[in-house]
Amino acid sequence: MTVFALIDCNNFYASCERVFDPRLRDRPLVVLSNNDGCIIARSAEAKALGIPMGAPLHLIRDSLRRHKAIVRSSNYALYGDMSRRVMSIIRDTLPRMEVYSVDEAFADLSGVPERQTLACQLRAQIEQWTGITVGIGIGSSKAMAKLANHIAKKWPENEGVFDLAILSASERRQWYQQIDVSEVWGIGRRLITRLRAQGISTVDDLAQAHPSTMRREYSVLVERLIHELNGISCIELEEVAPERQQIFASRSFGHSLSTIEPIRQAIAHHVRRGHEKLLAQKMATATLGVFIRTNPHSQHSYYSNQNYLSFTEPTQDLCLLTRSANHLLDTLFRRDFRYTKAGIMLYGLEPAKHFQQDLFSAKSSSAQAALIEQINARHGKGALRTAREGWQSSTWNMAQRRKTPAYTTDWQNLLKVHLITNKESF
DNA sequence: TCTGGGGTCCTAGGACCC
DNA sequence: TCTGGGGTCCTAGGACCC
Repeated sequence: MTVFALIDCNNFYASCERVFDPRLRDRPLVVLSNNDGCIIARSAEAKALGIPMGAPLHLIRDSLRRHKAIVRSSNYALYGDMSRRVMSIIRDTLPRMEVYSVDEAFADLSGVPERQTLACQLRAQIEQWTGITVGIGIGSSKAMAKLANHIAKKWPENEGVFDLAILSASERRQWYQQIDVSEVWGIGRRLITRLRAQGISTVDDLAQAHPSTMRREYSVLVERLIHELNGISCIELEEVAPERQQIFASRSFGHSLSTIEPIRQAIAHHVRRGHEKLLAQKMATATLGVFIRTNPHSQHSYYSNQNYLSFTEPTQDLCLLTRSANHLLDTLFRRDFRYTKAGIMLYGLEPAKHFQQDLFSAKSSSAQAALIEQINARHGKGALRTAREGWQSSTWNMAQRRKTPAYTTDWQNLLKVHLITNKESF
């Protein structure tokens, strides 16, 4: 029988902030999205105050102040590095694993003896070595492991580890009856509404529904979930991450822009970020897309548009991409709007080796790409960039007023420990 | 004043072919 | 008077995830 574990970091971003600043312990703490826009992570104390996920900062600022909550900008360099540490500890214990997201991993526990004990040890080790607390759920399918993880966290007596696969079908149903169907992996806002209308409100209601009927009424996804909840695994472990099919790079601006020049810079910047990801994955792109939009929440009239361009053959040429993006932007830009966001997309990705040309040929886009990659690897991201992008950090840059240092990935930001001598008073 | 960013998969419908 | 059926491929949009 297949057995899966889901290992999931608790309040991941908030926990990362805490590791390096013990003063934040036991206090309500929230982490903001890019541009300091809305809440994307909360400590347990912040959750207890009823601060909702995704809440816009400007709507709950008063409430945060009243409760003396700590507010932090997001620091992805820090979270990414902490994530790699956690994942490597998991991999040492459970080599058949899949990094599912920055704070979650699935692992194959099939045939592992004493899996409950092993899970408890792993959990303790992660906490001791990184300061991050995880929950571990075990089940006969990925969806079941997800639910077990929910139980592990929600019912404290389980001490962060729960095994649904070990239970009899009737014991499992007792748990399922207590849990809202919205906790099922893959059941989102829209489906909830429809399921509720049909009288399906608990996990058990869904698990007991007729699979092929539900497939007809909803989709193959719902059918698959029903099987998964009943212990029939339909979603495999992906130990090797599949090749990306598309690459995005976009940002909201620090404030709205009405002229095209700063937007050109932003687009050039996003093209370079997309290009970096493209090179890192050793891919070339067949299609470039550009989009711009105004603020959808504003009273002002809304404008959003996008345009695409396909190349005769897949390319890695940063200059070609930048030029093309510039032309696309010209087709999109309209005067008299206040733009708040722009971005680029790369589609039709293909492995670069399939059409790699002579590395030293003047016409070769891969030679240029390799050079850019080398220089930026040595001198830091963006050391070599297109002039279009500009050198000054400019008006389109995002706001990040409350960012912690990159403690673990930048020598300049290493944590300083101050020794207090007898002469100094407390 | 102020609302993130980056992905995947599925489905429906149109274009096109024989 | 009367105008098929079945298949593939592509794309846009919806829904979901973290």
